[in-house]
Amino acid sequence: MSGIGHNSENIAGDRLKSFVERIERLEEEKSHIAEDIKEVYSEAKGIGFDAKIIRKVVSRRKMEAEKRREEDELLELYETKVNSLQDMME
Amino acid sequence: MSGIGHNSENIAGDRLKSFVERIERLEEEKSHIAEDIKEVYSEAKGIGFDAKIIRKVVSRRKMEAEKRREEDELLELYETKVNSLQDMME
Amino acid sequence: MSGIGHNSENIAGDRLKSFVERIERLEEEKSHIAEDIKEVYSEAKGIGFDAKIIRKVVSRRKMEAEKRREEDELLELYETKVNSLQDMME
Amino acid sequence: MSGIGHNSENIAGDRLKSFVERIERLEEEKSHIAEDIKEVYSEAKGIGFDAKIIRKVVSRRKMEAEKRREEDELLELYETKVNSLQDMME
DNA sequence: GATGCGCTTTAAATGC
DNA sequence: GCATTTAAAGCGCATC
Repeated sequence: MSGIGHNSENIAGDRLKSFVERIERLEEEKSHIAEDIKEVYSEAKGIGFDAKIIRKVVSRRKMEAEKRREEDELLELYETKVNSLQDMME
Repeated sequence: MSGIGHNSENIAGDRLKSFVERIERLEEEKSHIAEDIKEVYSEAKGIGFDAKIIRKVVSRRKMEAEKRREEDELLELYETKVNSLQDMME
Repeated sequence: MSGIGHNSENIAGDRLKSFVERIERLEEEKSHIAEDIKEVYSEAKGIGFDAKIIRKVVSRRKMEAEKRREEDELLELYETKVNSLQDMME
Repeated sequence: MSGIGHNSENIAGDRLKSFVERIERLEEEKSHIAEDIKEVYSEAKGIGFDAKIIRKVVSRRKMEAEKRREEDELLELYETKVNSLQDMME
């Protein structure tokens, strides 16, 4: 079960295990939050809201935020190009 | 623009907004954890581990855990049956 | 190798094979189109366009189209609700 | 609104638009084929096949095809080596 | 119980 | 060649 070299041989295994466990802990937290979200939808449903509508509102707001971010990136990209052109003309 | 009934008319809207914001906060937490997980994979990769392998180990352990849970449920089911039989014989 | 019942036993297999082949043909077409898209990006790049910008423009237009569709669905959903309320009051 | 330089200033824009539209057309075709594939799966499901199984068969065949291709490439590589050796000995 | 939809995860492409 | 970003596949849930 143990012998010369045993410890060093398992260092990789130990580190692997450590990574796996850290990931598992985080995955668990993630699952827990996902459940919390479900509960919020359930609660809303319980007082008469249509989950579908809430879902749409949430996704709509998300899309708007993404679009804004996307536009900023595009603008930045254009500016980079313009600067490159200016550099070329100097 | 405002008048009798205005506040009451918006109660639904306020509650909707409240739900939406709670969900958004939770979604944000979830995203954050997802990023943390990615970082762990990156860190592992950084010291020479193949992310793909870690992924396999994690999913394998998850499957084993689920299998065990299912078997426990099955066992529990059997025990319930046995108890029912015992009750019938009393 | 053959005998009574052989043909009927393989009917399911034949149909499965048929489905698989149809899917494979379609997948092939899909891959081909994907390659065509790549070529367009390459061509654009070849005459000095930044593929990244084109990509952004394409995705931006797509998002706008989706947003419009999404809003229509939301509106429709609201209308459904209003109709339900009206039905309740009749 | 228009004047000297106007047309030339927009040539880049026109070409960009042209590329974007070509890509969008191709993307649309691709989406259409993806839908066709889904329909085949639905049809198969409709006569009692499990889509999951078909999916497995398709991916298995794909992997086999790739494997064969890789082996061919390897063989080709060997042949190249052999030819090189022969050339060296002449 | 079947069907469609959304989300998650995995695979691939591109640029640095 | 690696790391980011983007597309596709697969899965699970909610609905009807």
